[in-house]
Amino acid sequence: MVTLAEVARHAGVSASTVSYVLSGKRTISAATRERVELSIKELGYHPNAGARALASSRSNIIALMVPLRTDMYVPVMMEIAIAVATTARTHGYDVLLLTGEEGPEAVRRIAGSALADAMILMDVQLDDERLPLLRESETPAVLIGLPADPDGFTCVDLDFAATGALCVEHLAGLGHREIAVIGEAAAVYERHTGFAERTMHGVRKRAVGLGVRVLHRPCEGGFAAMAATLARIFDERPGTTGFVVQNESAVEPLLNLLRQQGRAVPEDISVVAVCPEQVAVQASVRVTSVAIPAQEMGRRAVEKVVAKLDGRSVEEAELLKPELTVRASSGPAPAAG
Amino acid sequence: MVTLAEVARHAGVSASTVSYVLSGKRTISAATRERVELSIKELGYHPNAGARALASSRSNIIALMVPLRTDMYVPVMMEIAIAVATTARTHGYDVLLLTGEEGPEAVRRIAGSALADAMILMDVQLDDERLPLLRESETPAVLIGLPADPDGFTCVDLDFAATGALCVEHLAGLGHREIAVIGEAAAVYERHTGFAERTMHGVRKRAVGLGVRVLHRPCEGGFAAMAATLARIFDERPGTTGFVVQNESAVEPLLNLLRQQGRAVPEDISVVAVCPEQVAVQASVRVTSVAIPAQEMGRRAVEKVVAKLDGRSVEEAELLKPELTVRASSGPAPAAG
DNA sequence: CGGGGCTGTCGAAGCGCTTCGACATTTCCC
DNA sequence: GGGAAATGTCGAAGCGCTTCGACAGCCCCG
Repeated sequence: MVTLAEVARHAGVSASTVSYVLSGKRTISAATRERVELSIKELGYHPNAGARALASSRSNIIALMVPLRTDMYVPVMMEIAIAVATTARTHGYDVLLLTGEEGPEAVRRIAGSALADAMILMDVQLDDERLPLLRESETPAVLIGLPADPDGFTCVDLDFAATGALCVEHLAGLGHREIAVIGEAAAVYERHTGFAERTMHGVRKRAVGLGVRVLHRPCEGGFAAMAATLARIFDERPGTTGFVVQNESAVEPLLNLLRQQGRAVPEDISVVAVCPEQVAVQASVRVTSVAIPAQEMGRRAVEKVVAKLDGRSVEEAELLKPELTVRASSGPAPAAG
Repeated sequence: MVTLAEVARHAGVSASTVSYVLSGKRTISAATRERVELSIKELGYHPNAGARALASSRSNIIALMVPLRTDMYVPVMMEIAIAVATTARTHGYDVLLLTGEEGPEAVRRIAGSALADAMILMDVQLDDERLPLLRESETPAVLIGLPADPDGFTCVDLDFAATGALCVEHLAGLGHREIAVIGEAAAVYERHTGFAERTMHGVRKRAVGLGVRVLHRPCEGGFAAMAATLARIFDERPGTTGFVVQNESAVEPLLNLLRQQGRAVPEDISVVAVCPEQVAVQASVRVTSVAIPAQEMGRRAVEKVVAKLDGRSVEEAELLKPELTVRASSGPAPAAG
């Protein structure tokens, strides 16, 4: 393994000079810099990460805690994770992947061991167990998701309340008066996942304002679960003409079932989904949807965390504005009767 | 930040004693050990990762290189990544997430900086660019996937050749004589991804043995792409009664389209998929499938890498045996005519 | 032309840990 | 009961880097 000392000897300078060339924290003459850089290249030198972390108390690592659960939004999570890793690299950071497995203790372990300079938490619950630990640690952090009490935390998320409202508005504008919301799996609500609840708040509030009736049903993904849920919905509210789907693995089953039941989309039934673009576009009917900007969320989270590490100040919460794209699955409500 | 020295002082022993309590590399009397452990607990001590890495030249980090591409198997990748992270923790390792973004250079960077003790590469191509770099570095590595020349590398993968053969056998056994294989996106074949090609080898070889005709068509995911592909298949081979699908985002569209065309599954057409269990079970018809054991692959990869780091010897390649689960999408071929 | 301020470089200290050899002490066995 | 072999603990060196203060040489200006 090549060390800084060897580079220094090879270039005929002192170790500290090499270090300053690398970090740029002091001015170095062009001639010296070039000589050192050449030596670095020739010897194939890479700074030892451990030594660097020890000396500078900076590991250049950002920890990313992903949820262990797979009952939800897996592709979205993956997309965020990839965006985080990629963006982090452009700022000179690597990403440590932590799963929920370890529990909230992971926060303490990472902060205590100085393994990472900062953390990004995904899938933040409204009353997330990790947050108290995060509060007492000094490690900078950014949450993807919005907890019940975001005070003092920096958060990035899609504005799900606005998203819910937007979906209702769209359907109401088309004349729909009875709307069903097909939500995430029941477990997601039970553990008070912020985005699911906030979406419903947005839906309900706007529905009241617009005089629309709303029925909300959680739904596991998949065809069978969707079939059962759908039957119950039409049983309870036969006049339902609009659907909002917030569960990407329910989108295609829903379209499929409606077709099988002889209900035409969008002539008889309109469907709006909250899901990644890809899902909306690849479905059997191109679905009107509010996109989940996974990449954007990952990118913004990293940028905020890097800003904090650079000592720049950072706004507390950033809620990305939802955008609804009209496609082929929504249209005017059928004439009553 | 609590240091080892403070723990030592608190417990009334020397620093080295605390270190030995932590590592267990020398015998420590029960009394002393308890005293030290108590101090550790009381002070909330966590060893500094950088210092430890520097002194021991072990970072206790495993680097995981995931593909950047999203044209393929994303949920499978996620599942593997999570399994890797979770399994790694049980062995005392953390996982560093690297994306393909950085290119093969990442291998050199990680090896050179001693950031990680070992690497796991996912999505290995037949002639993967990273492999030459890996060969010349001393960093232990495990590949998930099988390159063209696996000599000297430790690999874990599903036995895709056997998988292809198994699918053909199943269909042939049911009397199907004309089979179409719906593959991954064309780009996947163009870059010579091992698993895709090996599946086709297995399919073709067994098909010859069993006197079955095979037509292979790559297919992007999604409904529209599948519709086009399907039309071309029936155009070219109207007698096709069996389908093998190796693209999880084509499974549901295929079932859907067949239904729309009035072809009953499994009465007229049998479908066998190579996909995660969840996809097979959640589809509109429960699909006969060979599962992709993502978790198992991630777990085995970590176990191999840890074995190497422990100096234990490790077999070069482990190919997991495919298992075909019969569900509702495959049945006897319709009588000829 | 001499003092003050830059610039560019160096040496040394130290980050927190592991690990090696040394040294007491205890235990064992003949 | 005495020497050899364990057993348990300590001190010190050093891992490879960053960073601080020092300092030599330079230029500039009065």
